[in-house]
Amino acid sequence: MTTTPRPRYSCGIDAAMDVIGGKWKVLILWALEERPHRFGELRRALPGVSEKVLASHLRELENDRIVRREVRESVPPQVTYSLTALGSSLNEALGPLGAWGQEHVLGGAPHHARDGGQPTSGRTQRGAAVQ
Amino acid sequence: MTTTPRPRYSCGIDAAMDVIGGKWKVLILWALEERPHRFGELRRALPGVSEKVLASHLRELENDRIVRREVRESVPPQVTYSLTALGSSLNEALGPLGAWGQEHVLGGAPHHARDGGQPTSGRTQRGAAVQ
DNA sequence: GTGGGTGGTTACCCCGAGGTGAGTGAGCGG
DNA sequence: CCGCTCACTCACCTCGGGGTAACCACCCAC
Repeated sequence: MTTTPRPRYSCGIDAAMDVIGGKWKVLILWALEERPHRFGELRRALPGVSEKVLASHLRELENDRIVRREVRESVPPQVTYSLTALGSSLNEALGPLGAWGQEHVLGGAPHHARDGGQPTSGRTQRGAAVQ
Repeated sequence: MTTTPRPRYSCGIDAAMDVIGGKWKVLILWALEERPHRFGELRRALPGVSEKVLASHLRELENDRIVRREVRESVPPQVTYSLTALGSSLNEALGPLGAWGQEHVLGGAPHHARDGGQPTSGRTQRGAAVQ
């Protein structure tokens, strides 16, 4: 996706799905919605993600102008990721979908439209983790 | 997904993504939003989809109570697929995401919030179709 | 009898997303 | 000196989603 020219989409959802299509992308968006995170923080915030995939997802999101990458050239290099305005708008657009999933799949009670249920710590990964 | 017990989701979006995660699911939803379709109609409406995948996606959506499957026991059996109320609500929840993709990825002018741009006939498939 | 359309199922294969583990290079605590 | 942290990159492997094609039973038109 990073280097591939975008295929012709049939609709906006297709296009959006390409942006958030990665396994961890929405989780990344959520974490960054809370506050900016450093790489290692993100890794710890998303138990089960591998560094390779986290890095590549972040690169893709950066290319898509969803996240901002700031490097501080200190001696242990500090890299901070944060949401751009575009990223925030994407997160907002995801709100109804999250609420839908929360309500109709999880059967939970949605408090706001925005939160689909905060990322539960200690999540069981789909097929990932230790395996 | 059909038989697998749902994994523990970390949020509603994850759950929703599992429902619409198939390559053609949103396109199916769109086609059915217009009007109910028969199997062969759907196949023709989604150029590039294989029968196997179309059938499995429909089964999954049926299991998720997104689509309704009605069989008429006539001599060439007629099977009609239509959206349930749950399916319509999912489609609505997808509206903002479609609008976002339309606006920010495709750079198009969104006419309504709902339509992210109707499925353009003669679409170039991602890697599918004749290839 | 042959071909096409109805709505599928089954077996087989391929590719890419994603997981694993190792390497990197400088600093710093023990 | 050892090893941990930071933020990655690279090579390798696995697994499953999706594509291809054959097959099914039944009927109609040619």
